[in-house]
Amino acid sequence: MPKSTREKLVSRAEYLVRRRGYNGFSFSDLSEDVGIRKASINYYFPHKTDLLLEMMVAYRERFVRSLGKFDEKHNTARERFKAYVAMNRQALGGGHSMCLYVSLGLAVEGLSAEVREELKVFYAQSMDWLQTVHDLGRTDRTLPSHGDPEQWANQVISSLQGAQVSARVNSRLEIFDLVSKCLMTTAT
Amino acid sequence: MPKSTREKLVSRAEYLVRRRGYNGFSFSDLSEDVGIRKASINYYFPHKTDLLLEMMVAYRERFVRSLGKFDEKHNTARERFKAYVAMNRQALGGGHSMCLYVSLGLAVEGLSAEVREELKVFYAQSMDWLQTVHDLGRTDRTLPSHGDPEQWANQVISSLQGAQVSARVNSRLEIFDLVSKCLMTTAT
DNA sequence: GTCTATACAGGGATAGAC
DNA sequence: GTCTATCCCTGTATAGAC
Repeated sequence: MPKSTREKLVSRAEYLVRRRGYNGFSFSDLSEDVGIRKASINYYFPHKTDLLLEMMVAYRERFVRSLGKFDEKHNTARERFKAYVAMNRQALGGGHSMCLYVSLGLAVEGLSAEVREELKVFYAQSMDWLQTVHDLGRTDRTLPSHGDPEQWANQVISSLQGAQVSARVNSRLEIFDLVSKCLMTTAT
Repeated sequence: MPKSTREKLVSRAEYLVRRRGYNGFSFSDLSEDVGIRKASINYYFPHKTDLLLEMMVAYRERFVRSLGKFDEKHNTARERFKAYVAMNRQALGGGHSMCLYVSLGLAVEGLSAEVREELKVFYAQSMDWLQTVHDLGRTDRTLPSHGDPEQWANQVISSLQGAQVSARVNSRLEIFDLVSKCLMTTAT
């Protein structure tokens, strides 16, 4: 399926943000990547923020859709959780990029209220899903027993986010694996 | 002790970077803060990178000095670790800022090789100290027993870094506390 | 839809006076 | 050391032709 120019813009921009941050990319960079004049981008996205917001929503929807697929494919809490970790690891892109929402988490100051709201929505949806995994884990006993679901979910998200940063800073992907392995074997 | 202009520049710049990221602040902002014309900044720091590097080194040295003090003040591994967590929490600055090296870690792409090297040094020194705490904890049994020191240290750093991002994104400092509490009670 | 041309602001950096 | 003045570049955004 051939991508429309709009889709190309969103997907390339996403890549750039995940690599260099929101302030670290420009319409110039993007225009080179997509093969269109930079002024033409404004036809689709009058303001840079418009592009950001559309990109965030698309990313989140894709993300949530994946979570749904994990539930379909895997029956145990352990397998579902492993799939979640694997997705996070994939977001690392071999050490060159990171999860969009981690990247934006830094720049949070100086982003519009709308964008900040989107960030919270993403976080909340991840939390929700993780808590259902936690519940299942309590039943099927495929994950180490944990106390508070909310606490566990926060711990998971924070660890994986931080592990992405650590791995990238040190150019050592193993760090991510080391940290995520802890989450599978640890009881709270 | 009255701060020199140079010191003021470094400390205000540090604050701005921790709040908005490296690309998110300019000499203009800084000049307003310090009360000096922006061109005058170039007298001290010909290039923006010079300022960044000096700020990083100063931050790291201060950081390491604090670790030394923790060792002097506290005898148990638990107390030392608690002091470390408290320092990280303080870096959050009530939710408006974050640890300098977390902020820069997110923007790592697009920073100079020199700066990236500094980031690794900081990480390495934190790792070293945490591993000595781990060793002590194995002896004095004031921390839950853990397996590999390196794994534990990585887990600690990643969790605390990620917790800073999570707390800030959601404007909820409790998230940091929730996550850090896990680290005190968890056995790997 | 995509282009060229252009406006306008801001950022980093330099020159030279005081 | 700090200032004013200025340069050049980049970034966002608009206008209007094709």
